[in-house]
Amino acid sequence: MLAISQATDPRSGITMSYPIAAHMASGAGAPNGVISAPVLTALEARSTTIRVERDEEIVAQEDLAINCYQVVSGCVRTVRLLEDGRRHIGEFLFAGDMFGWEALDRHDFGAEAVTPVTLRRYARRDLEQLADQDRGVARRLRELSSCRLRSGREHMVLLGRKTASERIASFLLEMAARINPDARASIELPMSRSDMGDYLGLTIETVCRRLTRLRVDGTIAIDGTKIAIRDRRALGEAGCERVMH
Amino acid sequence: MLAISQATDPRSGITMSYPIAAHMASGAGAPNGVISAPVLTALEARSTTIRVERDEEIVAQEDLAINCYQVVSGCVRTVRLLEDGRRHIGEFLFAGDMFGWEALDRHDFGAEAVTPVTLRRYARRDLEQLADQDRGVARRLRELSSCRLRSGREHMVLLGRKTASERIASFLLEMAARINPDARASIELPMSRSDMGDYLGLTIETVCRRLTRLRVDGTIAIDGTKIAIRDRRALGEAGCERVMH
DNA sequence: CGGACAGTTGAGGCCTATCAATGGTGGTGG
DNA sequence: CCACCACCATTGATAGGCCTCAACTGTCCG
Repeated sequence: MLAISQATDPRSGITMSYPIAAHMASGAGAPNGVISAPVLTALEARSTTIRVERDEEIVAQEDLAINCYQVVSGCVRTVRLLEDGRRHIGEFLFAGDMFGWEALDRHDFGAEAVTPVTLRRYARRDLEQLADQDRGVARRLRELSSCRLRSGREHMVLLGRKTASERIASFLLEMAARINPDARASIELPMSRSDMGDYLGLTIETVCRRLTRLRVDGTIAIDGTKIAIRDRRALGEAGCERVMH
Repeated sequence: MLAISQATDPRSGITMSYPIAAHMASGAGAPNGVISAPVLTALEARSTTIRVERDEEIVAQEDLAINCYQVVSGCVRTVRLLEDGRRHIGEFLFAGDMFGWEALDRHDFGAEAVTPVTLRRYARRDLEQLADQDRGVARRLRELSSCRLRSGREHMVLLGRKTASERIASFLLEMAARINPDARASIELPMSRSDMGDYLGLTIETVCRRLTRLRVDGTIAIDGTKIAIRDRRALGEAGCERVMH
């Protein structure tokens, strides 16, 4: 197993693992990756770190898919706009998440910074080449695909069959799990109500109303952008969460 | 490029390509695959052809993901059931489509036969092994993942932001493109109204009403399970379809 | 201080779900 | 052969959930 290189972000001071290296060497059910360090190092050498301000575009919908990205810090949303202005948000991405590598010739969704964001940019062909050279990387990419497909399907069930209350509850649990797996702590939601609505297939007003409902019920506590889960059990039931065997 | 082996289904008499071979050797933007014929042949040798009757289960939700499948003929639906009986259909799969290979340890959706179905069953580990041995196969799998992710996202926009009319219109165009790309011909929809509803996040009644609306408007013609698209332009506009550049 | 903007809350309307009834079709058994 | 049943599709009536429009608050910032 490759040792994960560490680095410290000069801005945030947060210590983090090197992007691709971290992804390729770790992973939940990752098969023991036989990844050659030199190859990874070469990829990292050809990558660029970029900074994107809040609400700025990272890739435009329909852009030629030359590059892919990994979030180093901050939060990113993937966005699809319909002709008449309706908006849908595909995913929220956080530190460690990658996007754009799974595109065909063009990016089907745009990507924008929800907060100020630091990104690492790679040429997709470099990543492809790496996958060709190293079966461990190829496996990890397959596994990443599977994860994205799975969470995408989960979200489809939410959009297709869940009520507003259930969507909000599921969303809060999802964010809690991703932002701060520590059950006790309150989470800082980086996105606006509008973003939440466009992710959940709801309007801002409905998002607000359901949140206040949960608040008055004592299930959550709201303080500006911070939300604390007071009754995780109630939230789980409200969200129709499945128990995995 | 590997020549695609041909075979004739003893039941339907339809000539078709060998499953995996076809997938691995073809594909829209497929990089010129360097796939060794012997490896593919070995995989095919270890596969099984099975027959499943209408409405029978192929894989159960939460099943251990030992096998994956390719549809040889017929139509398959992937299904997720919520505790209270609400149902969501993830995808409809037709001849040539594969499913189950992208699972993690368990299948997150079940799979059922919409029509009587012929399937080819492969051990996932065999396919994984093939991908490890042959970078062309690995590439093709990545490409397949990308396609599934893309169509999944498209469907999320439908579920999150489109009206009932738009969903029906999009659905008809999608099915027309998959079942019979020939614009003129009428298409035979293999699935029930209930299936359509659970795929589109609607009820049977709404599906019916929107279909009859399209019929009286002269946009489509309905004859039992057969539907003919009379005005493709109107359907495209009704469905909010994007024009790809 | 005023404007812009996100968030919240209220009032009312529309779209879709729900409940219900009918028609059509295929399968079954008398 | 036909009565009967089960099931799917369709259509109607009604209800309810979410959207739309609108007003108000609080905060940030020039």
